Amino acid sequence: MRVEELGFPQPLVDILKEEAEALNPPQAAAVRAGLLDRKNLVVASPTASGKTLIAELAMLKNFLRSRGKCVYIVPLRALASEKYSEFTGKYRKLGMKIALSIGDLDSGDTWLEGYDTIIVSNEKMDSLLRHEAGWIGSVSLVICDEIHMLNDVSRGPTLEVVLTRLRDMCDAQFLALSATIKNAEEISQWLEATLVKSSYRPIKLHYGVAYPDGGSHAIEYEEKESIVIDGDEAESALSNDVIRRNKQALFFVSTRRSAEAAAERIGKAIQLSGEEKSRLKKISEEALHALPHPTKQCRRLASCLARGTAFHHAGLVAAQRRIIEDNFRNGAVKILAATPTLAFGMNLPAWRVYIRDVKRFNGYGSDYLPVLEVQQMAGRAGRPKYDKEGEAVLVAKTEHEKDELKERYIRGEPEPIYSKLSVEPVLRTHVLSIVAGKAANSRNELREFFSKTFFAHQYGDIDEVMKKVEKILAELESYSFVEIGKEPFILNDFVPAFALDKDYRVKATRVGRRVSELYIDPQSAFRIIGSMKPASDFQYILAVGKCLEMQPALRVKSGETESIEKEIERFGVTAPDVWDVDYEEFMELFKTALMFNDWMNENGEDALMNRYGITPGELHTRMTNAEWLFYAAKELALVLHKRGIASRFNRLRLRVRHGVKEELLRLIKLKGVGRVRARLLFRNGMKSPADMKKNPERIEILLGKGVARQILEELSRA
DNA sequence: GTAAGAATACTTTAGACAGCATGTC
DNA sequence: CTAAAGTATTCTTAC
Repeated sequence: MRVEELGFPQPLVDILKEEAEALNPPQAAAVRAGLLDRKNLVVASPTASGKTLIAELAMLKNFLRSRGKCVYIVPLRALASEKYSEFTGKYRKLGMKIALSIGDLDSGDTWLEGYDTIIVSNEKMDSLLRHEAGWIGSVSLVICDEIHMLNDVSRGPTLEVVLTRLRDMCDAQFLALSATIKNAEEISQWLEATLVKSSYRPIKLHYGVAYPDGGSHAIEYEEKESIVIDGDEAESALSNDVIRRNKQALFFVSTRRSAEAAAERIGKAIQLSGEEKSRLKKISEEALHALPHPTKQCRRLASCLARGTAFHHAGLVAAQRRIIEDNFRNGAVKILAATPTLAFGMNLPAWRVYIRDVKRFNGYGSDYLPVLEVQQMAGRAGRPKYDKEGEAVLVAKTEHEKDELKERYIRGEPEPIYSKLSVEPVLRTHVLSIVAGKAANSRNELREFFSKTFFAHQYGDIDEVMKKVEKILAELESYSFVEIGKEPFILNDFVPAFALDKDYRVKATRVGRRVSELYIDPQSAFRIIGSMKPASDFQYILAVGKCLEMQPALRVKSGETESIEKEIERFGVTAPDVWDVDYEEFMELFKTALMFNDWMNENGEDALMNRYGITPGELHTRMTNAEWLFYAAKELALVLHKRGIASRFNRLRLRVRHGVKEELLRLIKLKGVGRVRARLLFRNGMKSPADMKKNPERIEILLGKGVARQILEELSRA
């Protein structure tokens, strides 16, 4: 099917033709199934098979047809940003207004009303629903990317609730995109959609298994001739094979430590030309200075980069990741050892993908990874603009393992998707949000709501869920987040067959509604409210650190026990009885609080890394989380008319955000002043903006001309 | 006596979503 | 509780 046949206006046809003249098979199948005629569709096809274009076609048609509104739901912020810049680049010139609404960007109020396409993360869409954004009812197209996320224990239920609510609220076309899964039919039935299934990939993917073969190694492919690679050590043989072909490879392993170690070993085993090495030297320098003070991790990364390898995992900060990603894309980095981050997030393809670890620790032993996950990794093979084919090679340690891997992952089918809605901690949040957002006003309406979920569709009955819902309602009532009517009443004339004999009104309290909007777990909110009495900063930090959103706490390593115990004594704190934690868990919570405390007393990344064994990347996520919870704590205090406590939470929030002592808070407010400059100013006698105004020359000496001018300008405006 | 290398013991374990943009001692 | 890789420490061996 050619692009011209779609019936789009010429300017749009021209834009589309820049990518392809004709639609590929799954794309054409989607169009034939009614993609452009407002039909609900579930498209299940492999990674990199052109699903995004299917979404774009629906989006464009929806826009052209009386300027309909579209929400595009994706599971990762990185993906959302990627789509946003891609779509604005292509379609803004058509007059389509595209918005990006994800956690750290906006408050999601009414300003989205004027936009045609709104790109959101799963959770942000949930949040928008909780805030009852007025424009939601007018959405005429809902696109849900990676709908197999329904299977995820922690984030699947959110997606399920979001889709259920959207289906209730708007008269929209639903388009769901999925990886190839076993029971895609079930999802399409739930959404009353047509299923379009395909195994098409524009770039051929060759599956293979590498295994030791005498003194050398062999790769046995499914559909082509095996090859033999010299070298008796697997890692270096496999890497050198890629280097010799002048290609790049991804090397998937299961832990951060393994990724770093593998990158280091491979770096020592590969040979590069002098030209390439001098190019890498610059990159290595850049990585070393990604942070104000190079940490151990920075040095390790830099030394890998100098040899043409790198590691990639969530313990890196954004700046380091960017350097690695950019230089892998441009070919400078040859082998990239990664944890599963790269399987889901960024699109960073390579000619060959090695998958070394197919098992993951689960608390007491290790399990095989789901087929779907291994296929996501494999799907990274093949670079669209450079390669005609890609290779995904599972690495076996023995010949026996080779057969096992083949059986399980190459010939095996991906697992079916199951609703995880009945998992309790997540259900708690959603019950509150459904009640607070008035998606249900009574017990019967709650039941009615849950009977429309994927869970209900899949299991047929929802008694199991409703039992938990009842328990949760009682819990929420005990927190005073909801009120349950004492008298039965009749809400409306229509009483569904499954209704209880007597119905009872369920309503969120003012605090309950705020908890739902703040997007924190009700138990966390209750805990925070309980902590709102005179206490030390450290005790507040400890209380926030106990919240679900902050878990897991830092681990107390074997050699640390004693020093932590000493600190506990020094601080003279104990766990409140209501926490119900054993001493070991308390030590972990305490250690975490201690780390926050150090950060808020101006210890740098490198110091924290040494003292607590935490990587800069992880530190950053933890600090962002803490800031969010302190904000929520402040807001809850305000709702409860506790102004003094609110202001203390607010100061803690600012301190955790900037990593400063209280005395710097007035300085940190200025644009261009961070923890370092604020401390420098303070040390030199400038303790407030007023002090600074009096002494402009001094600021210039301390911070340099450019920065000083900018700051002084801001001061004079104030 | 010592240094390289092997055997053994001990340690550790993936990822990433959400709020709001503010106010004084 | 059903594991495995990486790292630190101790032991062995060859000179």
